[in-house]
Amino acid sequence: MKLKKRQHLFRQEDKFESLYFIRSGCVKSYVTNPDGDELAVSFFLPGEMIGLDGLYSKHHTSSVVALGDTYVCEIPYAAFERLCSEQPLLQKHFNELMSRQIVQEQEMTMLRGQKTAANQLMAFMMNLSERFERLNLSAVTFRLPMTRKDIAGCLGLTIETVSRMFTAFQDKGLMEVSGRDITLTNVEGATAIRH
Amino acid sequence: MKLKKRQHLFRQEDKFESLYFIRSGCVKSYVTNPDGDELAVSFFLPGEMIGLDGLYSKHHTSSVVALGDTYVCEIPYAAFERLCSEQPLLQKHFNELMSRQIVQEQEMTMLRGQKTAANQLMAFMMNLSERFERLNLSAVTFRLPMTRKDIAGCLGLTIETVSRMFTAFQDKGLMEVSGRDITLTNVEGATAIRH
DNA sequence: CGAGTAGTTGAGGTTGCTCAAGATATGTGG
DNA sequence: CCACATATCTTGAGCAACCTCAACTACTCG
Repeated sequence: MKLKKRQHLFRQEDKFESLYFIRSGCVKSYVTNPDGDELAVSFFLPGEMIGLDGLYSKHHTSSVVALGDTYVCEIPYAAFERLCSEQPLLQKHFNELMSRQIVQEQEMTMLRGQKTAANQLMAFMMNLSERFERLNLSAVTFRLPMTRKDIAGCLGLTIETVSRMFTAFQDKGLMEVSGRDITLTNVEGATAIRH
Repeated sequence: MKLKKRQHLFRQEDKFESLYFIRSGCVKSYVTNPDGDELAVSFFLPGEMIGLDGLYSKHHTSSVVALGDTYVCEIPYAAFERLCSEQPLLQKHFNELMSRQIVQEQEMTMLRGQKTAANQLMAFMMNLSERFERLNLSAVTFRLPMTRKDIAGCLGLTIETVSRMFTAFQDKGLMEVSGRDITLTNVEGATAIRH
């Protein structure tokens, strides 16, 4: 199943029918309040599962949209549930995957709990770096899948502040920043900034 | 199993062995960074499950402490897992409970994503009110189980700001505040503040 | 009743937001 | 492949919200 850039996988309030597993690319999930502004953005990379929020209330509580061309694997939930009941090991893995999701949400909460904008953004970058490493990609050189606006939304900052922090990091020699291309040049220094 | 005020249920890095279900009282979970300051606080009321974060990594990623005298039900995970594999319906409920946990985390993230301190605190209070209502308690008159410090930690604010916002809400006639005793006197007005 | 914890209030400083303008990147139709 | 339109990003100046530090008051619990 292929998603083009800006294409939605599902929207808030859609009926829950399937889970999705990202194979390549990147998506963001976001929640809008009645006024229509985006709150609470988060990102999903390959190997991560989406749609777990719908299990409880039978409809999705967030919208998910592709940030670039993305391949996802659809897993119809009814069938999956049946399969799980026959395969205890599969069920066990699924439980762990849900738990991982909870831990990951907690980690994002920790990012946002940092004191200054610099701390938040640095923690965000380190988190991304670790997730790229887990995918056997470079942890020091990568291209951001998301816009400054998305990052700002995720951290509760403004685009301008995010932009300024990136320039500040570059001036301090912590990373090379050219648009969305990032190279971490001083990981120790960066880790020190993180908190 | 009874917990006294300030008693820990488990601490970050403890080995994961059981899930816990709150029967009465209230606990908070918190994560500390290497420097020892609390980041990312959240609260659990009766009917809510704790410890789901440990499933994935086999050890807890947060600490949990009682805010007042609290009764919890311990559920040894190994036995529970066996029981689930025999009882598909129990398994189904468990999946939904985990999903609910994910949704609840998302809701907390939305609180923190609000623009101003007043918005955040009001959203926090409305969230609490809804959770009390679900427990068949009054949604308009209740006693806060947590200190101002805990609230501040949860929202990423300072104690002083939380205190000032409470006085502001009282001055605007939105609620009566006397220490931890709260009465919502103008729910419409409050909802308008929320975003 | 007294010690410690929790909460309130005030004054002043800093961070990050708002508004605005310009620069760069991305995408589209000819 | 280029030219134009649009989206994204950067930088600056001024301002508001929130934090810090400090003093004081009100609970709570032994």
